[in-house]
Amino acid sequence: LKDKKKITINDIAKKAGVSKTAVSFAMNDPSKISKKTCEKIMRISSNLGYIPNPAARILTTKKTGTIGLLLPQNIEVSMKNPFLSHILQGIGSVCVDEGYSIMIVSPAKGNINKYVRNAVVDGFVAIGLEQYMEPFQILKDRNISFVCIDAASPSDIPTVNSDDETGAYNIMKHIIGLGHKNISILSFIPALQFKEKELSLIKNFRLAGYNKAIDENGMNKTAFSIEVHECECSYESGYRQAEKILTKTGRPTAIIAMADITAVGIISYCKDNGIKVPDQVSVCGFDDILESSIVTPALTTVRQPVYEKGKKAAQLLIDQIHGKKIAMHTVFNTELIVRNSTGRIKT
Amino acid sequence: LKDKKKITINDIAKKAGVSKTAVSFAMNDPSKISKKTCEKIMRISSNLGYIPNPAARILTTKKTGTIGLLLPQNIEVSMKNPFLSHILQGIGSVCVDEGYSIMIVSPAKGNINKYVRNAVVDGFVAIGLEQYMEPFQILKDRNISFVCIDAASPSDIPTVNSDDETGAYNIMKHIIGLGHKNISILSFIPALQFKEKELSLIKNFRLAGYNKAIDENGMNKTAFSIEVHECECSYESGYRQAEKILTKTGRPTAIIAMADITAVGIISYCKDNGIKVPDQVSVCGFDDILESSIVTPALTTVRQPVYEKGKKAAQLLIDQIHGKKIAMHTVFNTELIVRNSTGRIKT
DNA sequence: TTGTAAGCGTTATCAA
DNA sequence: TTGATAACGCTTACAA
Repeated sequence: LKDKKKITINDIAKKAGVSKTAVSFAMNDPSKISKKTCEKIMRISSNLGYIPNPAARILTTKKTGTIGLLLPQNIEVSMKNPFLSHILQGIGSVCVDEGYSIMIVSPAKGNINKYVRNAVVDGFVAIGLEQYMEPFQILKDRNISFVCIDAASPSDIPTVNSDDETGAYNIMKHIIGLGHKNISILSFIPALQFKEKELSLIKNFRLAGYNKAIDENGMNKTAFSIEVHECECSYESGYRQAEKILTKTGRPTAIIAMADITAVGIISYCKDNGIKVPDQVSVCGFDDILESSIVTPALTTVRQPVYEKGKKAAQLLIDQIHGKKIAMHTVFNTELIVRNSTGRIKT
Repeated sequence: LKDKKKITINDIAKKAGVSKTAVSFAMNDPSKISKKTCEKIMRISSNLGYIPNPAARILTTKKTGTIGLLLPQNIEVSMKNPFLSHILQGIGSVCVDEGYSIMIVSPAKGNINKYVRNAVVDGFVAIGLEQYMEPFQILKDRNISFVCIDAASPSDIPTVNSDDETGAYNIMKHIIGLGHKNISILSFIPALQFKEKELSLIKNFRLAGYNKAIDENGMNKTAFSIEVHECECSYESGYRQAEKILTKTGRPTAIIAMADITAVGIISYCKDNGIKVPDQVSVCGFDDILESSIVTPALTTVRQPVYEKGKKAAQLLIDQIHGKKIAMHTVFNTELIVRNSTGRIKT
C-alpha cells in the first residue's frame, strides 16, 4: 500500500533470467514457450505476487473487458428505482456469460462529461441518452460502441425501447374507463442538460399515449382535469408528492405515475394517512417491478420487460464490440396489468 | 467505430503547431501555457473531437478515478437482493461527492480472479471477502487499497460490519418468546471458494447469535427442532424454499431468514397457498430493506444500516486512497424491528 | 524457443 | 512559456 514497490514484468524477467516477452507469453499464451521456462516464470511471478498492470495492458491491447452503464442521474438517485436493478440483472446475465465487468458511469460533482470521457470501457449501454445531450457527442468522439435504452436516437446508434405510447394509452384508457376525470400524472424530472430544448422522448411518448386515450374517449376534453407533475423516481418522492397532491382541495381521484416505485410511495402515503386505495384514489404506475405485486393493494401498472431490455442492450453492445452485425432498433411490447390499486370512481 | 482513426495528442500537436506538452497542459492545467496558445489548442481539439486516451493517462498518472465493488456472487444474482441497492446507494453518495465512478467486479464465466486482477480501479470495497479467499491475496499483491464489508479480516484491512451476533440473538429471542420451538433457519449459500474450509463469518456470527438465544432460554435444548437450510438471497429462492419447507409434515412454525428479500418471497408463497402469516407460520428476516415494510404482513426483522455501511466503507476507501489515516474496524448496531409477520404460536 | 526493440498515448522532467 | 525527451508497463512483430 505504501512503500512496497509494485512488481513489474521487468522484475520477473530479470529474476527468471528471461526476456519480458517470455514473461508475457507465460502469462497470456504459454503455448509459445517451453513448458520448463513457463513453469519457472510462473513460479517466480507467483512468489513475488506479480499482477500485470491493467492500464498498461489495455493501452496496447485496446480491450478493457468492461462495459459502461451510462446513467443520466447520479448513482445514488438512480439506484432508488428498482427499475435499475432489473436493468442491471439483464445486463449482468450477458456479462456473466461473455466475461465482462460493468462500470457505472453517472454524474458526480455536477458533471458527467468528464466521466464519460475517462471511463475505461469497451462500450456503453446508455439509459435515456438523446443525441442532443453532450455525452452522446463524447461517445461519438471516443469512437466507441454504444447502445441506447429508452431513447429515440434516430441515428446510426442501436436502440432498445418499449412501446411506451401504447402502454401509456392503455393505462389511461383503463383509468378513464373507471370514470376518472380528475387525474394527476407523475412524470420524470429532466436529467441531463440538453443542448437545445427539453424533449425527453420517453416521457413525451407516454404523455402522447395518455393524451391519445383522452382524445379518443369521445367526451369533451374540457370534462377532464389533468395535471402533470415532475417527480423523482423513488419511493420517498412518491410519498412526498402524494402529500402535496392529496392535501389540496379538488384533489385527483386517480394518480398515474410513470414509475412503479413512485406509485408504491404514493400508496404508502395513503395507507399512513387513512386514504383508501382505490376507493378514494386510484393509483397506478409503469414498469411492473417486483415491489408492485408485493404492495397492498397490488399495483395496476404497465408491464415492460425491463430485465429483457437490459439483456438485449448488453447483448447488442457486446456483439457490436465483437464486430458482428446487429439489429438497429428493438421495441418491446408492453402489457396492461390490472391489479387492485385502481377502481371505479365513487360518486 | 470502424475506419475513422482515433485522434491522439500527436494529431492535435501537429495541427496546432505545438508540442504534445502544450496540448497536455491545455487539457489539464491551462495556467501553465499562454491563453492564446491554449485557446488555439482547445479550438482544434474540439473541432477534431479529441478525447485523451483514458488508459494511457492512467498508465502515467496511476489514478483511475473509479473504485471497484467486489461481489462474491455474480452480478445477476447479487442484484436480486435489494440489500445491494442500498449498499450501492451508500457508496454512490460518497462517489458523487468525491468524483469517483463505480465498477462492479464479480464472478463471470465461473471465475473471479481474472476480473479482480484486471480491474482498472484505485481501490475496492469488498463484500463478504475473507482473507482465506483468493481475491484477498490478489488485492494484496496488487498493492491496492481495499475495505471489507461483512467480513472478519482480522488483518491490516479496514472492515465495516454490523453486530450480526446480537442482531441474530435478539430476533431468535423474540421468536422463542412467542413460543416457537420448531424453527427453520434460511442461511446463505457459500459464495467464493475458500482455500481452506468453509467459514463465512457473517453467517457463523448469526448462527452463533441464534444458538445463544436458544441456550439462554433455560429450556432443554432438545425441546427445540432447528433446521438450517441454505438459500440464495432472492425473492424467487425464498418462494421456492418456502414450498419445500412448508409442504413437509412436521413443518416449522417459524422461519428465520438471513435476508429480508428471502423472507418476502416466503410470505408471497404463503399468500399464494393460503397459509396464514403469522397465524400458521411466523416469518422474519434480516436487513430491513424497503420491501420489508411494504409487504403485508409487514416483516419482523433485524435492521442494520445498510446504506450507512456502504457509505462508511466508500468513505474509508477514498480516504485511504487519499493517504489519510483511517479507522480500522467499524461495527454498526442492529435493531430488532417487530412488525406483523411474527406472532405467538397457536396451540 | 527465445530475445530485441518498437510501439501504445499519455504525463512529467528538465532544459531552453 | 515552451518543447524535447524520458518514463509508464505492457504486448507483439520481427530477428536471432
